[in-house]
Amino acid sequence: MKLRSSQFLIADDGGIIMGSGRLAILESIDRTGSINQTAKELKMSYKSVWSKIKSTEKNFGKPVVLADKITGTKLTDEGRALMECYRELKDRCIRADDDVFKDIFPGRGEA
Amino acid sequence: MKLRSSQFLIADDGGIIMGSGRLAILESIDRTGSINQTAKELKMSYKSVWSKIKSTEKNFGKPVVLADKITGTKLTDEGRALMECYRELKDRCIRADDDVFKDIFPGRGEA
DNA sequence: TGACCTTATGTTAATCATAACATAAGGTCT
DNA sequence: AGACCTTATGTTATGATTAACATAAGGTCA
Repeated sequence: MKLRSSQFLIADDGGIIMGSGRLAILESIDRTGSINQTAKELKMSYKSVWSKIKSTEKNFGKPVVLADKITGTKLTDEGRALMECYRELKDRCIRADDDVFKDIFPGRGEA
Repeated sequence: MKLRSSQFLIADDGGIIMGSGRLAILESIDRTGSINQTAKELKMSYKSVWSKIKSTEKNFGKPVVLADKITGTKLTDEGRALMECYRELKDRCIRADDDVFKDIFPGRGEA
């Protein structure tokens, strides 16, 4: 038995700003500089990736990527800051939750 | 912007043992003594509730409810222990995650 | 010019999760 | 006997999410 926890950054109206999937997208874009490459890497359709980015931008209120037909796509400063903050948030939450889990369910076993 | 986090107890094979939905089911059964009443209370179909209980029992490896056609349904001792442990786990994880969120995103505002 | 990249968007198809319906066995109460 | 509870399960719709397909504009390179 183990713990699986997930964290989402949510806008005031309930829309998703960041989750683990969108983190993976931003990280891939940062690496590849292309939405197309990101879609292939994450085995998603171009449209899925693009729609999630647009959703994040809408809920976040600021652009997170700069998309250019010639030079490709890169993160904005605010997009990079959002990515890094969420990554740290997620890491620390997972560690904290795991500590709680070990405290309540010691020895990994039964209830 | 706010944080929404969720916690699941997962069996070794990946099956779900507990989540917030199943916690609500066990709590309602404990209160009402009936799967039928629970289904109405949670606005779910009887089958949905029943299937989730069976799934939990399968993944947990032990029965969590005692169902009787005459006297209704009540929690087993192990079911009650699981419910209470998960409730405490979830509460503490949410508090811990919220502390992390406030630390990384102070002042509630922008990135 | 034509094949191949990129972003961008709409439309349609397929898939998956859930809801709804049906039925059965068992029992109580009027 | 009939109406109403309960658990239990299978089958069938319905709905929602996602995948797939199509198209367009813009540019590069051979």
